[in-house]
Amino acid sequence: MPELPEVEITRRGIEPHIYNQTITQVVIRQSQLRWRIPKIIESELAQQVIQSVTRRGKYLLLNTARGHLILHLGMSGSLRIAKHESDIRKHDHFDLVFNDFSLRLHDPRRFGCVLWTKRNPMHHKLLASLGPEPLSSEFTAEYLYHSSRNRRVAVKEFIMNSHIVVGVGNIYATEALFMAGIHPKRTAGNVSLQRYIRLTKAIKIVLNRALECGGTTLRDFSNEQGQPGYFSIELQVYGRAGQPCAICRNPLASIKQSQRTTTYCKHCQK
DNA sequence: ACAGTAACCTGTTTGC
DNA sequence: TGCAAACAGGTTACTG
Repeated sequence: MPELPEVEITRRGIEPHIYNQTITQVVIRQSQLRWRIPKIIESELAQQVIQSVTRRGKYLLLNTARGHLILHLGMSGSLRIAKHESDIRKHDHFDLVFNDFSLRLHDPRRFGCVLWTKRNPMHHKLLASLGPEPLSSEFTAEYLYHSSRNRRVAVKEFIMNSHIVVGVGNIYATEALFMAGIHPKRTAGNVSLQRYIRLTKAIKIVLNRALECGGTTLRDFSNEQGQPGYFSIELQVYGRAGQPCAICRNPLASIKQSQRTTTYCKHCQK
């Protein structure tokens, strides 16, 4: 999926188009995503004005006076601003129709979701227990250090856990561990504060740089105009198994951790 | 509370 | 060339 940078790029892209705009219609073409899209939004959202577009982790929130639409892009989702006359492509599952365009959700794998709550969305079951935002001041080495004591999972799985910290997916976890020189299989509970200082810095640097590049596009991701992000050309290890390490030139190794590929340098990451 | 695994989907790439 | 298996940006639900 879209990890945090891609979701934030999407948020920034759609906000100026839909802010203060009135939804004229809701179109559900395929309701069966990760969870069924609630049909009630067809009536609830009609004539509602978008008051703000916010983000929590990888969730996008479209806020109206009547309630909050919670969107997640899953592994393959993207949102775009589509002209009314533009063709509906396969996997265009959902539209919010405005006067001059539609906000259109495209998601081939359907791991994304579109949910609705009338209450404070931060209290929604899926959002209530999320960890801190990685680019916020709450996300510190001390926080990671303390919350990892007695945890036996590998440090890579630990930082990919959204209840620990949101927004860090497979690409950026892989890249940040390389930047920090930390072996991805090291037990989270045995990582020193010094190492977590390096890791928190690396996570912030990698995410901020990806944001500057418009995100990472491997195949599916595109911004609200349908354009890719360019951080992929700066990836140091992700997708580069067998290629020489940028630092020591030894070939990069590849392993599986919780069914996810991890690429790393045996020499530079300890 | 924690750890490990299966599950939800389709499309593309890889291997025989 | 054809077919099957493996793999892909995520995260919840379930089991022990």
